[in-house]
Amino acid sequence: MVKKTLKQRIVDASVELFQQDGYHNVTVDRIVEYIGASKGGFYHNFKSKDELLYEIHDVFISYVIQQSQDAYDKYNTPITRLCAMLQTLTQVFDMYQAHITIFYEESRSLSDEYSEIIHKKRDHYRDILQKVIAEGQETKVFRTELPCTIVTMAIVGMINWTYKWFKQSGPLTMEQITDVFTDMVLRAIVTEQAMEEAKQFMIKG
Amino acid sequence: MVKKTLKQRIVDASVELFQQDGYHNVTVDRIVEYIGASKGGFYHNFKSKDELLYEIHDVFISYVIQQSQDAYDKYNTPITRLCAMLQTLTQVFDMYQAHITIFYEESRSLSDEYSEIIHKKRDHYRDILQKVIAEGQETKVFRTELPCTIVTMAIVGMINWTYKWFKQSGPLTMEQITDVFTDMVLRAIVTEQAMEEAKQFMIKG
DNA sequence: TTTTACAAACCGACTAGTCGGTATTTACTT
DNA sequence: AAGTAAATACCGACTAGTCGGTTTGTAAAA
Repeated sequence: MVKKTLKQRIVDASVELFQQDGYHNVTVDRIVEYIGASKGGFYHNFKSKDELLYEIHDVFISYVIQQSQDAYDKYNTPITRLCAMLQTLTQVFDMYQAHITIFYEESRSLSDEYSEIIHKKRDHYRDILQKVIAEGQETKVFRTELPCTIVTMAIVGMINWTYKWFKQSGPLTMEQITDVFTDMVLRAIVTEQAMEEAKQFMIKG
Repeated sequence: MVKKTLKQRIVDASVELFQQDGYHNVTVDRIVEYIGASKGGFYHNFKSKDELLYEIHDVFISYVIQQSQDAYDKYNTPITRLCAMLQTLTQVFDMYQAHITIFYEESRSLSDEYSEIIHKKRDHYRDILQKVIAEGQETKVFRTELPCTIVTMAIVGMINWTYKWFKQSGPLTMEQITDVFTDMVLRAIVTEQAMEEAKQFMIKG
């Protein structure tokens, strides 16, 4: 049993509260009251409320980037890499739904200094996926009629949007949803000649 | 040249300012100063800042619902209806990007009374699309292996997410993006036997 | 004369951040 | 091991500023 630091307790509580009520509706007073701490303790650990918001953003996006990169490195064909990334991303979105809600709804609340860092990391995440699509197009595994930037954003949108509607208590698990997404994406972008390889990742019908 | 009412000028200015800086970072003082009006004028036209936010939400979502319903009524097959709805929706998202940004990022700021109304309308919008998918599955035009709720949300996510990244000044127009989306969606969900009908809406390659 | 449409000064509740102080842990000396 | 000084972690009352909303005033329209 490791003793949780005050800092970690503040972050955990804030993630929960921010998700529920939004950054601007959660006061520092409420955060510290929620965990039975004080304002002094808060400002001992954070320069400002802004810095706390940044920390939450950074923990999440850094994790996503690392997971994406791992999925990329672990495989060596566009199709397997894409499937692994879809799998990984939806998994992360399942686990970190609260972080994601904050990430996408409160990023505007970040002050400029922090905003720039986060934006760069967000682009980095997208670039990893886009690279996979582009490489697949080069080897004629993915259809070249589709602009790879649009395909990338279509996939990102499809996945990211889950944070708005996915409920862990809902009728389908995230794994089942991932299978559907994977099927749809592969069918949409894989070329005729490569479809055979993709079949194993698709839903049997 | 119609004289714009103060109310309309307030709405227009607020849409612009809210999109840029977010609801909570835009004060009533700033809005009225932006258009050279006064707080008295503001509160003569709106009960509260909340009501203004609601008005912006409602104008937009009501328009989306009407457009979706029109697209549904205008055609009579699942494929043509789906294509028309994709077309319509992306068009709306092109024109109303500022409204959408507010719609999706500030809906939490709505007070409960307004929030409920907006939520119902949002569900209504989704139901129209889901109905098209379900009907297509019943007539074996769309693949029944895919749960229609997930397909619906995948499409909604793909389209909605455009508000985060689409730039009118970017390399592709919204029409071109729509063509790509339509192609991807049709390829993903149309059955073998119905693919022939869908071909005309897809990108030639 | 009454109502409408706005203007401008004003108010009070709320909140991020401060500051002086106290408890607790660490680091060093003997 | 004991003592102690310094650094670290934390507390909570207070403040300065902000912002939604109100009140009072006024000029034109009806």
